[in-house]
Amino acid sequence: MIAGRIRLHKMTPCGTLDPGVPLLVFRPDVSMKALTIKDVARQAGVSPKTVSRVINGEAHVRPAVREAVARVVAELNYRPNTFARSLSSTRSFLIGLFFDDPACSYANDVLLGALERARSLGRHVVIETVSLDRSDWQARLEDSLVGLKLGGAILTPPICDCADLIAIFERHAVPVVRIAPGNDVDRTPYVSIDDRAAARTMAEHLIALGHRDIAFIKGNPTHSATHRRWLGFRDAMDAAGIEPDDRLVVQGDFTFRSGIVAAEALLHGPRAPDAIFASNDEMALGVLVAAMRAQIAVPQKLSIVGFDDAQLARMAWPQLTTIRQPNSDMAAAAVSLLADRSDGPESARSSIELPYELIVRASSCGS
Amino acid sequence: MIAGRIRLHKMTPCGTLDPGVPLLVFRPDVSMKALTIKDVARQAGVSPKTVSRVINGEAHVRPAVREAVARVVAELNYRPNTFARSLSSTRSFLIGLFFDDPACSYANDVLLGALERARSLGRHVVIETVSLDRSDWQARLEDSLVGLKLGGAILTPPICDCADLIAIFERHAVPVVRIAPGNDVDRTPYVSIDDRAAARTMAEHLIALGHRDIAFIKGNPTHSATHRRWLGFRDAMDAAGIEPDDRLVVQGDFTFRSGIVAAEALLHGPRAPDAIFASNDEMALGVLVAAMRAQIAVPQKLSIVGFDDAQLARMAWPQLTTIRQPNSDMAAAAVSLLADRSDGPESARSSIELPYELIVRASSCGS
DNA sequence: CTGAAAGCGCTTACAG
DNA sequence: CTGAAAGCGCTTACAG
Repeated sequence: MIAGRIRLHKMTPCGTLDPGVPLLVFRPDVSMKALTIKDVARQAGVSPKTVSRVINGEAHVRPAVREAVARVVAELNYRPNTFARSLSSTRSFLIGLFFDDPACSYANDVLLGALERARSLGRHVVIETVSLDRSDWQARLEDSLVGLKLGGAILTPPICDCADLIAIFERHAVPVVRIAPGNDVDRTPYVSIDDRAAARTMAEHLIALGHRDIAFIKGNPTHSATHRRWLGFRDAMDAAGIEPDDRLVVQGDFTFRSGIVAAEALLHGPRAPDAIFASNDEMALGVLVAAMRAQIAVPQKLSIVGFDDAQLARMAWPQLTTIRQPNSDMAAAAVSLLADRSDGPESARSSIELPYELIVRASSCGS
Repeated sequence: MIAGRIRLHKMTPCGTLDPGVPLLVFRPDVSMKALTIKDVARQAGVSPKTVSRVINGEAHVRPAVREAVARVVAELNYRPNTFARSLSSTRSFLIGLFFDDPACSYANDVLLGALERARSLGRHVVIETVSLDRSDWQARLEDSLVGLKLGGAILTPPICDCADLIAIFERHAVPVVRIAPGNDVDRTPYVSIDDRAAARTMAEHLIALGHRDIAFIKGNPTHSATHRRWLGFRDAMDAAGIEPDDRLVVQGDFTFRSGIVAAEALLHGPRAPDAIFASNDEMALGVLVAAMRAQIAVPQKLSIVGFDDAQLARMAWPQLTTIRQPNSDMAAAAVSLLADRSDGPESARSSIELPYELIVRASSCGS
């Protein structure tokens, strides 16, 4: 008897099994048995190897044959067995999505974009966590790389800027695409937005509203975007001829709590701002809460703006003015870059920069 | 030359490749080559089959042999090749996590819990979306089941209550565990909390604070939890002898927007509530925003409570009183149930009910 | 309790 | 441009 195949036994009414007859085990339908490359080959009148070539988009197949095979594949709705492919080749069809913190809402957006694109390209996504603050992170990473034979890896901030981490992927010959990297930009393809220009755009929005006492809350310093956003803010302030004032710049870490703490420092500080630009939405929400506690009318007495256009931004009151960063699209683009690299030989596109957008909502107004 | 192995060519300095020498292709280190079951077998002095038995926890291996093999496995840090296992057996080590909407924050919590537990049990999680409102959902589902050979599936609300969907898994002989199902509870193992008791607890909290004009915002009717929470609310009200008042009950759909709409209907309605119990946190946040717009002091003039203890609940001001539902733990438990089923023969535990918790924060107070 | 043989469904490395 | 053979690393189905 062959494993996983169908066994047909004489069915007997419930409870009256003949002693010698094996129990009827419920198995999937015959119709459910997956087709193999051989079925397609037979049907198309070619060898399995030729079917393989067509499936993998390899060259050296006559157009007529290619078409014929493709037609049979479509008719039969044949789907190659991923496990067999992965076993026999050096690479799997898995794409690793590497996070420092997979629990943040940013990670969720990235994941969804990656999943959808991966599905449409016949890839699968596996989520991996890398905790650079653990002493054994390298060993753990190598373990999972050996087992997974990843066809590609997507590195997200902040771990995308760890040179030692990238080196591990290079050693394992796993193609890498980074999202929003801050250094070694020539080392791997990447997907990004122009954080600096975006932050400048936001600051210009505040300046255009008439604000001059604009405070800035920096993000987590381990994220390179933190620095770029700060530079963009400075660009706009410098261009407007507004003097830098250290009393209006506070260090945050991208968390809600740090937004509250930073805002309280600013609101009770030596110089009261008329606008606060937080480096991300979560901190901006913290600022909003701090302002409410302090009974400061937003936006009438204080404009508050963020960065990201997280879901949160619309669930605040007033809703947050922010920069829309297309996280899902960026992740999808990263998957496409990886797929291109393995699909066509050298069809590799290089890096991609996606557009950002200033979203003006109710949390900012003229002063 | 063997596929995926190392090729060593004479290295030449950059840019001076001898014409006849093949390009040096960068390949993984020898040290990186994954160990196979044969390596372990040789080292332990047994057959590969015996190693396989030990790895899979099968019976019929002498304790001494089992230990010896286990020791070698540990020493060598051997990890079986998932693809090979999946190819040769009927089942893979993949667990499918099925969502109606993988983008919601609930899905994120569930995913994280499942991922972590899966990783510790040597499983992998694949996320799948089922859109019951698409006419081809069944075909799409079958396609992915055929390709994946899932070792198990976790069904989340609301699709966990679709009998046709469960039937498809049964036909494919894929073990299913449901999270918070509302019907056919004997059909599959499941993980749940006692939504009804939890909602009752919350309503009792409001009643204990002295509230009597308590409004209730129902959730999305396609989720069975919606009904259970409503029943729990009624239980508490009935027990307290508070008359039901249709004017204080509004239909929502679990979204932030529906919370705003419902709250506006209540606040401008025929009978003003002194407390609003929203069936989830996202709606409660909508209620909070509506109250701010209407200049109603929360919680002094109006207590607002939710359900879920989503991240949002702590980012509101005032922070939301809510019911903590351990979504990640529930997902982790579901993974364990599936793993148990395939590990030991018949070691299958049955369903699990996890505890909920009333979290009192600043959005509710005595009236 | 243990092992030798065959096979899972593909791809690789050749040969023509 | 196309195909026959061997192999990927496991598990299944036997046999002892």
